[in-house]
Amino acid sequence: MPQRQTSMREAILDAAEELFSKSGFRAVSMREIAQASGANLGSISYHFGSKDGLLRAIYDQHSGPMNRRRSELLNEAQRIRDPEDRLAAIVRAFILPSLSEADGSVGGGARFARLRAVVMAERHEEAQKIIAETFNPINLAFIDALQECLPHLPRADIVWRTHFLLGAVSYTLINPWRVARLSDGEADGENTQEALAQIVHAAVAAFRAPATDGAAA
Amino acid sequence: MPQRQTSMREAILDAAEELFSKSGFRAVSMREIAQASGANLGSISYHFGSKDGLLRAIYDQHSGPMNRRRSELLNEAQRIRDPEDRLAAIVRAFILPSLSEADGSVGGGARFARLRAVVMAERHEEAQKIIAETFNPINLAFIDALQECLPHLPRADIVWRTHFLLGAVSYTLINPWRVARLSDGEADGENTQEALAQIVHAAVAAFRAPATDGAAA
DNA sequence: GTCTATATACTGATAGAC
DNA sequence: GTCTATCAGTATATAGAC
Repeated sequence: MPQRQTSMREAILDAAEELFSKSGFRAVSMREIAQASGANLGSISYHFGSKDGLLRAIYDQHSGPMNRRRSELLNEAQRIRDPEDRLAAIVRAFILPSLSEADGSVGGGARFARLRAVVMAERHEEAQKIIAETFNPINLAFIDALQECLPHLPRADIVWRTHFLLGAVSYTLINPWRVARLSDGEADGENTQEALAQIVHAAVAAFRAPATDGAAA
Repeated sequence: MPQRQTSMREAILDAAEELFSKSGFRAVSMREIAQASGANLGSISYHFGSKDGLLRAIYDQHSGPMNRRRSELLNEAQRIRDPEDRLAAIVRAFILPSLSEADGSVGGGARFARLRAVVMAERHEEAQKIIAETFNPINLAFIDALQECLPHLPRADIVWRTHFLLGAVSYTLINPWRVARLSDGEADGENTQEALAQIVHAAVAAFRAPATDGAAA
């Protein structure tokens, strides 16, 4: 449930996140953000200094809670004894906060995840730095947890499959309509529950595959 | 081996593709393209009419040969009798032209695939239309071929897993350095052979998984 | 903190000489 | 087909009134 905006600053943050997640960073002008939030153009500079500063503020607002959430879910998952069940729980914990529509923050985790995916693809330097700093540590924690479930696998294979998992999530957030288009509407890319079930199932199967033999390709 | 440019028009196409694939569509100005290609700013408008026209010309140049290549590889793969081997060959045929560094055209298929991935993420309307028109038919042919290997799977599951496969390829093309970063250099995202082996292996395992049960998520 | 007005730079596109 | 010059539009950022 989105909470009421108490200040102009929050209204700007909310509008900017909405617009950036839809169209990317470069394509959205500060004028559009001003109009959507009801703020004045000058106010944005006053509160955030620059457009980059606004982007940084959006990350600051979300990355703490989101990574805390992922840590909690990872800890819960790691308590599961059975390695098969644990693997699925870890995968689920890894991506749930990115797909969940409501995670306590305004607009839900999916919007921020979509923003990250879109902005990452733009190769905006500032954004790449922020993302790497913020998400690498927690990603490495997940890789360690996966390695514990799959001790026979080379770490490189686990990294590759984790990378593919991130790619699948990112692609689904950026192009949800593609699933519907390729399936004639039978599958629905906008349906978070369906996406989560499909992606966890596919990823677990991929992780369970034996080590990749380079010559086999 | 890149072939020599015989005309200014080709030089512009080549420079534009290089820049778009690196930084996306919106971030690259026509002036940058002019400078990189040695052409005059006015010449770009003369040859391609507009910036959108230039993007369209890049697609026109590549999509024909690339889809022909994918059709050939798909046909070859479909001749394999054993369903297990055939599945791997189809997956390989699906993504090889996008990852291959040299496919006969200037700069290789990987550069054009990276361009598609980056531009797609920008949600440029013109580009989305072109991509859907050009790649949906061949993608549906691959899905049909996969369904033949996996007759027990609901088509929706095959579409979802194909979607994830496209996401993994796209993500790897956009962020190859992420693999090296997460693995401390042990895995190399820029190594096409390694990426191909890893992604085919993981995708085949995902396709072979039983049907996804919605309740299991 | 919020507003107007504006400085400065860059964008895609075009007209017209050569 | 290539050039220069330029138009009209938009961008971010800022200075200063209130």
